[in-house]
Amino acid sequence: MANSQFAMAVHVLTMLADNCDERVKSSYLAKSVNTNAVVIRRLLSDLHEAGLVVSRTGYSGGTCLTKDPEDISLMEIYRAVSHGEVFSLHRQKPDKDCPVGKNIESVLCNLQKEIDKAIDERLGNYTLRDIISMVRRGEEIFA
Amino acid sequence: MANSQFAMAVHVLTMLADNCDERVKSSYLAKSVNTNAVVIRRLLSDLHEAGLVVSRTGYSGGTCLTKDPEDISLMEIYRAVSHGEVFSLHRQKPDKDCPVGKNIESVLCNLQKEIDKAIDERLGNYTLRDIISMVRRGEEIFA
DNA sequence: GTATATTGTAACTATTCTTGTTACACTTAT
DNA sequence: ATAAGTGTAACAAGAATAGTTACAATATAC
Repeated sequence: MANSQFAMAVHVLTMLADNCDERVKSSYLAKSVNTNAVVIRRLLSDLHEAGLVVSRTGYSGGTCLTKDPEDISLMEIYRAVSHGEVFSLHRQKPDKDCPVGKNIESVLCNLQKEIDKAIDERLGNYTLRDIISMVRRGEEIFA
Repeated sequence: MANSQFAMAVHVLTMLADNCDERVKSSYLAKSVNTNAVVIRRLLSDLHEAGLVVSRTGYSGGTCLTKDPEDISLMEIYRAVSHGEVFSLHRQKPDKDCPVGKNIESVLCNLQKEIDKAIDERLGNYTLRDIISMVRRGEEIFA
């Protein structure tokens, strides 16, 4: 199943940025993302580990950002929620008796790192503030 | 489950490049990749659609490359086997009554395209010939 | 201090994607 | 005719993601 955590994370963080002055409830976020509140809380748990949000339990609890939207890059968000890489290495180990099989994994592993770096660089060009601008611009266009 | 088709494709194409003068059998490739021959034939089917290989059925059948390894870029290989993108969009459509939910998808979609472009560019820097060199270099080092 | 609203998290189910396997029609050389 | 291949369909197995239910812990309101 395709992993949509990054998409949900950007969505959620944009919502939080739009409500910087209050604590936002998971049920409210869940409604906008169109999923279950527990799914949102799990996501917020990862974002909290990455230091991007802070939550409070209890009556009038909820979540807010820990820093300004212009100080949160998409790379941070991506790293906070992405476990896997762009492509996976072999599921079964290749045959070590084959000259290619013996070395292909380390070559692919280096390639993986190189691509991850390219993604990081590209995502590092944007902040949450940029996303907010784009979302707002979209609103004007389609309103 | 993580998608390892790109890894297998690079592996298989490297093997074919290493045996340019003969038709290689799927069972031989399967042994090196450590999987079932049908899995390999399915993969070869995608690579054939992309114009990278050609196969022959029957007695002494098998597969070979359609062009020189230096003319096959990793980007072509990636495109031949990767259906999905780096990250997925929302599984369920966001709430259109929410200003963020209404526009976030198109913003993320553009971002997706931008990242895909970054990956293409980076993979475009390498050809199958480079992979062969790296695999051979690895052999010398670890032999 | 009791009731209420909220998070945090565990446990289980459902869904979807990838891989592995079996089976068999079709093709080509000997 | 036989043997050795590919191509592909159909199904089973395995693994990852998301959805759901349940409930303990916590914080406010009254």
